[in-house]
Formats: sequence, C-alpha cells, structure tokens
Amino acid sequence: MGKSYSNISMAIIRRLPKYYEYLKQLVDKDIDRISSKKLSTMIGFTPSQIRQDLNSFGGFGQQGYGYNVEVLYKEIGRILGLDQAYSIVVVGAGSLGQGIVNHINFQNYGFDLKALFDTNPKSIGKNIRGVSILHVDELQVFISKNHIDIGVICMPKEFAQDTANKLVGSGVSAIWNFSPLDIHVPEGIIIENICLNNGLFILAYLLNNSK
Amino acid sequence: MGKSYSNISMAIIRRLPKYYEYLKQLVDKDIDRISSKKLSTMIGFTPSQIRQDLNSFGGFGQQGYGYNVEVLYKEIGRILGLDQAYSIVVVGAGSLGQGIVNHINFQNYGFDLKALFDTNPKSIGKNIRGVSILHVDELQVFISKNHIDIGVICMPKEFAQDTANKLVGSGVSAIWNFSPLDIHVPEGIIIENICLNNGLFILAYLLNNSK
DNA sequence: TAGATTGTTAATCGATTAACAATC
DNA sequence: TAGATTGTTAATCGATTAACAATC
Repeated sequence: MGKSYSNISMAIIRRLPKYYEYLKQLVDKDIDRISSKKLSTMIGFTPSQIRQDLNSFGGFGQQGYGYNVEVLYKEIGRILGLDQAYSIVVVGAGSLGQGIVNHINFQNYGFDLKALFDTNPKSIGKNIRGVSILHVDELQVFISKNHIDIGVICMPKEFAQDTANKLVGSGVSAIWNFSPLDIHVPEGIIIENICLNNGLFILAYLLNNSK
Repeated sequence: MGKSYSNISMAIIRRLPKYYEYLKQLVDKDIDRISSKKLSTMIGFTPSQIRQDLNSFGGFGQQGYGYNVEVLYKEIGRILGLDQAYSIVVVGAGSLGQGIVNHINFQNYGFDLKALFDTNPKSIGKNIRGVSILHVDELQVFISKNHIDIGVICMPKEFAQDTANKLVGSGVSAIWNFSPLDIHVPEGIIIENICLNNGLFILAYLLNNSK
C-alpha cells in the first residue's frame, strides 16, 4: 500500500505521467542523477515547477546533487499507484477496442486485462492477446464474480452511457471512456473521458491561428 | 477563409471542442436557444466562464435571450476551422492506426484522409475505408506530390521521431502523435502528443487518492 | 572549501468567478 | 413593462515563476 495524497492539484497530477515517461528514458540510458535544470530542458517545464511538483509529494532530491534517477522513477511510479495491480475489462472489441488493447501494454504496468466484451457474434469466443471476447450480455455477471477496478468503454456512442451505467452498477470504480460523448457517473466514481476527435479539432484551430 | 485569432489562451481553445460537442447535441434535439446557465448544467463549466470564453471570439449572444444554438454551433465550428478542408496521412496502419481511422469520422468534419503508410508487406495494397495502405518508403514522395496538412503517427515508438522528421521535412504542418514518447518538432510546426498510457496512470492515481 | 542544487517562501502572472450595468 | 440574460469589468483564486537560504 502506498501513501495517500490529498490536496494535490489536478494540474500537478496530470504532469506526473510525463515525469514518469522521461525518467524511464533516463533509467534506460543508465543515467543515475538528474537536476531540475537538466530535466527542464528535456521535458519543457521550468526547473522551478519541477522542484515544486516533486516537493509536493516529499523531498526526493539532495542539495548540490539533484535527484537520483532510479529513486525518483520508482517514487513517481509509487505515487501514481503503479506498484499495485488493477483489473480491467474493455467493452467494445471493435477496431478501436482492439487497437487500444494492442497499443497499450497493460501487463507491463500492472494492469490486468480480464476480458473484452462485444455484441458481434463473429467476435465472441475469439481472443485478443490471449484475452477472451465475451458477449456483452455476460458483462454484469462477470464483473460481479470478478473484482474489476477499471472499465474501458470503446462502444459506439449510442451505447456508451448505458454501458457505463452497467459497469458502475456492477461495482466498477473507474471508467475510461473513448466514445466521443461525455459519460456522466455518480459521485465517487472516477471518470476519464477521452474524446479523440477533440485533438483533431485543436489541430485545425492551430493550423489557422498560429503565427 | 475564417477570421484569425491570436492572444486566445490555450485553456480556452481546449474547451472549444467541448462546446462544439454539446451544441451538436442541442442541434440534434432541435433546441434553438440556450443560456449560459443551462449550458453550464450540461457541460460543467460555470455560466460566467462560458460567457467569457464565447465573448473572447465575439458577441454571439443576445441579452435577455441567450444564444441561438444553430448560430453558436456554426460559429464555434468556424472558429475551430472546421469550415475548411484538411488533408491527412496516417503513418502506421497496424491495430491502433486502423482503430483510429475506423473510430474517427474524418470525412464528417472535413478531414480528407489521403493515404495510410506501413512497412508490413501483408498490409501494403490493402485499404481501410477505401483508403490505400502504401509502403512507408513512398511517404516523402507522396507528400511532396500531394499537399498534406496533418500527419498522424501510429508507428512503434522507436520510429516515431524519425517518421515525424520525414513528415516535417516533406512539408507537413501539423503532427498528431499517438506513440507513447513525445515527439519534438521545429518552431512553427504544430504538434499534439497523445500518450494514451497517461490516462491510465491518472486513473491509477485517482483510484488510490480519491476520498 | 567552493560550487551546485534543492526545498521553500514570496512575488507574479493568468485564469476563473462574481457582480452588475446594459439591453433584448 | 418586467424578467431574463448577455457582455464586460472588477475581485478572487490558483498556478507558475523567481529568489534565496540551507546544505550536500
């Protein structure tokens, strides 16, 4: 069990994966120390911000030296909760669902993909990376029998909110929604709405409005 | 050609697609007027923020009435630049590349997918939604011959930066990168790095640290 | 020791919210 | 007209940056 943090702003939390990403690169290069100044040139945040961010979780550095890369990498992993295991189901095993399962190395980060669900009879019974595709009708029973932390929604937008309701109703704590409409969940349930279209719209804006 | 905006903060710009999404829902429901207050309950921003955001692009509302849904929807589309056409190539036609192409309705928003590129001989020559998969070796010549605005990178992370260099070198103005490592581009080139893993890490954090 | 670099407080900057006059 | 709601300014809040004493 890791320590629990509160009162940390979402602005900081959303930067943590970025620290984790760049520290991994340093670990892989066998670099054993890094200063906020050098990290700044890699990652693009100011040295001041880096020290503020890291210090809000505890003093991981050492004056005159900087940060030990290995230690900091592990600490941030622990802060993110990546030292624990999470079980996942993916609902919607179409092109996007399969793309995500193949793209994200769930196992690598302690995320345990338990099953995929779909309605297409052609897909049921097949498996993706060794994980079975079951019929959506079995979703609620499956979740009731297996503790599931995270439900990933890759269903067409018409069924996304209904799928979320089923997931939450069966006891899932967090939802990662890839359908293009926001999903609404009760208080206490964690929701991350990822609308891929939005990134494209921002690019269109910037293409027209960058000097 | 739409008007060009500057000095608009990225905080506001990143909210525009969300306005666009909810206004589309209102259009589809044949609702013809909306107040900042009612929109606030749907979208979750404060009425004050909504009025500030919209007003930074011009006064689209009317005192005592609110906003005309149809007009506002079209205006935001125009601000985002969705009244114009953009040509796109997707580099990497593996599981994620195909997932994205199938998931995002490019045509629907004026984005014209010109080609996909891959190295896998089994994929070359096939087509996804009517768009051909070509060999990556043809990428630079293809871009030189066809004006391409946006390059989408779905290649394995080892080849992502190199692919970006080729895209930029051949004249692409914007890059949408789905590989899990940040890509760096020269000044003036637009880059949107989407690291899907990061969303999962945030969920892990919130699962441990939500009260 | 001298140099480097953190942790941390104070100053600044920017974004959000509140308030209200204008007006439909 | 009275009520509703914008556009817009002012106040607040939060996040970022600067500065520097502490110390390795």
